[in-house]
Amino acid sequence: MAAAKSKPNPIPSVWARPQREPDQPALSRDVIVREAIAMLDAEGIEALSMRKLGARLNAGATSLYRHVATKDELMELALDAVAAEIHVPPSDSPDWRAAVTEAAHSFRATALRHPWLSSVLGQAGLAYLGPNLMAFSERLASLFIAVGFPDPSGAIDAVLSYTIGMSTTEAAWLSTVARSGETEAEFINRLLPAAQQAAADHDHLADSYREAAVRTADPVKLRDDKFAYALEIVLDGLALRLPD
Amino acid sequence: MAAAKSKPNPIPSVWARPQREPDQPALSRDVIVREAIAMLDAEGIEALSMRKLGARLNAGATSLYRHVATKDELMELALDAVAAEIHVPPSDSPDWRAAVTEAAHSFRATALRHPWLSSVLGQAGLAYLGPNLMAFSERLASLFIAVGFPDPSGAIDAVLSYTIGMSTTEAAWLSTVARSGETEAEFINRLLPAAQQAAADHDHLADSYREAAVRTADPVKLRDDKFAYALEIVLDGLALRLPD
DNA sequence: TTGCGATGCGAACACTGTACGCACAGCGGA
DNA sequence: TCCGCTGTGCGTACAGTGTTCGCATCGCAA
Repeated sequence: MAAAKSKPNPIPSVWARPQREPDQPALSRDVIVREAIAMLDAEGIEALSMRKLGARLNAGATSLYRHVATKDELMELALDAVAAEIHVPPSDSPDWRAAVTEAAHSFRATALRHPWLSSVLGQAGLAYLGPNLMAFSERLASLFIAVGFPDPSGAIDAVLSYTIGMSTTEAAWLSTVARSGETEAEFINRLLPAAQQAAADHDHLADSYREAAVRTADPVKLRDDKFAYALEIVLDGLALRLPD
Repeated sequence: MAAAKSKPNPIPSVWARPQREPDQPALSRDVIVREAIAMLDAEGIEALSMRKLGARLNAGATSLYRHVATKDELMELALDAVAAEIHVPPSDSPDWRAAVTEAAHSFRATALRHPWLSSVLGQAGLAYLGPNLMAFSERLASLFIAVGFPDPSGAIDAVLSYTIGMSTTEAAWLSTVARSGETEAEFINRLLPAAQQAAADHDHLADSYREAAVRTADPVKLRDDKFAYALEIVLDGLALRLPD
């Protein structure tokens, strides 16, 4: 007889009243954002609805609106919360290439851990900066300034845009793979025949697909290597801009 | 008495029957996609609904499903249709830097002309390639191969990812500006005070905002220059990989 | 003329984000 | 002890969404 948590209770009796058992540590902006992120990670961006999120918190959907103005705002909060996971080495790092490389890899890792992030970035962009995104930008800026680039913002544009572009493309790919319910290798093998046929009269594309067909063994490492390799290209371009 | 286009007509009389005036060249996948793109360009991605699109075509919402399996598929078709606008110079271009630069600028211009594109890219990615996207990839590949890069796919990754990252970020920014109903300069000036206050204890960010406050005169040119500058960095990195 | 496959569409379903207003908890002051 | 106030939860409702289903109607082939 312990239950009867939140059923509608038309009987005006004090004894039947729900008594509001504090099963959750109450509702707050923080737990809402945290649980939203958990849901986004687990089920993807289109699976998140205010009602489902409320249910997960043992609350009604509209209760969330006491702590969050709108769903878009919630997404911005989630974006900023996740931005805290990106690690940027301190500006006095001895090896600037290693430092920038680590920052880029950390960004990518975060984007792949939360593939919905690329969708949010595509819509909201980096216009409204939350505290964590600001801190990220600041650390990145101080790193590039400390290195001594003559035009730090241009340098940041190059490496950050490359990182964003590569990461969001990968994240979108991983999302489609996840929606299929297969492993990445399975998904590739199922898609390759169609892709090869579609690329029949595109010589170079057909070549690259043929090549890809061979290396389906470890797609994760392949993506890692691709990212690292092209990042080196960008860093080489940066190095040329460095004085002396 | 010419009107009475598509009102419900309960009278079972031959003379009152609508007669199906062919005001539109009928419904077809092509006109649906074309009109969807027009709507996306004019009112943004969240303003497009199947019902509104149907209404624009003097058709019911559900009629569209005879030509398009789902809204997601429609978005993929729109993405591919728009990809046809990207211009990639022929592979026998004398100046490879100029050729790649033109391709990148054309990509960016297309992305900025259709800002919803960045949202679609963030969700669908480049996984399922339509014919136009395939042709784009093929032309890009043949260009890089003709130049003689030892690892063309790595080179493509570098410049294309940079271009995608920069363009989608800009497009997202332009979308937020458009939603505000203001010009870009107005929007910046309205936002700057808040941004500067929020960046109070981030020295380098505060600096860059102070700098930005001065140059609100021609934001378009400023973005153009930023894109071109960081692209040069990437191209410099590429040039190092070129034999002899 | 008959039949058939393709096309349009109204109604309906299961959802969505969110506004509104009521119910109640805790609390500071009378 | 009672009052009112403020902050929180939530049931209901509204306008809208993507999509399915089955029926009506069309042009065309037999």
